[in-house]
Amino acid sequence: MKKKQPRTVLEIENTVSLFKIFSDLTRLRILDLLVQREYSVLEIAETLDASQSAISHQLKMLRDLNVVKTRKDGKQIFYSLKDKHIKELYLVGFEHANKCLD
Amino acid sequence: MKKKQPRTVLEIENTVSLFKIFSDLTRLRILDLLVQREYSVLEIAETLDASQSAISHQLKMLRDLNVVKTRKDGKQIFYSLKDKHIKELYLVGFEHANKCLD
DNA sequence: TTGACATATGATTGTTTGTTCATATAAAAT
DNA sequence: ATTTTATATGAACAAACAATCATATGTCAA
Repeated sequence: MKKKQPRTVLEIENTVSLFKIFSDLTRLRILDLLVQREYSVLEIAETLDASQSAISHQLKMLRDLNVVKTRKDGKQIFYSLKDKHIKELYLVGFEHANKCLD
Repeated sequence: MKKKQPRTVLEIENTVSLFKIFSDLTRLRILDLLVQREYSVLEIAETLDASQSAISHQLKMLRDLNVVKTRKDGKQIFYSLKDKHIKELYLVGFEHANKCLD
């Protein structure tokens, strides 16, 4: 059976929230790293040549949005993707943006 | 053969641009309509209970971004999706946002 | 227990972005 | 020709957002 057609405003709002996660370069570069493996905050900051604070703020947002999870190891905190939905959508978007370039 | 791994910043920037299209409720509601059929500006404005100006501004943006195309019929201008990439990504995002709700 | 290191966070600031308001353009109708 | 209808657009304003700066918290090492 096919899915029902009429999409509600609430469902569209959910969708907006999801897409918003991907709509900032710093966040997407972070996710691009986390797609491969877990990273500590400083590793991310150094790799992206960004400040520790900026990365930490974005990671907090991603954490609040339930996108990443953390693992503590001594002084360091390692971030990784919480599930594969984010990875899948990112990769689909990436393909569309680059393979299907206008 | 599998795709190459190292994604460039430029490619990620492209991806951000694409996701940004979907990161506003008004725009996504417009796209949600256009996924079904073509609409005139006033039809969209009335359906979404938004001002003609607001819709027109968003449509201009979508047009500049090469997402929608127009057809003129007398006084009216009908908007529709330019290709199915946008539709596909929207639907994938919608599924992820709502089926896979945290 | 002091100092160094890793991360978090509140406040401020600058930019981006979406809406409104006013007006312009253009086509149809009267 | 003038009015009405449909759409577009520039300017101004407000809200959202991301980076920075300063500082706080917490952990390990000496």
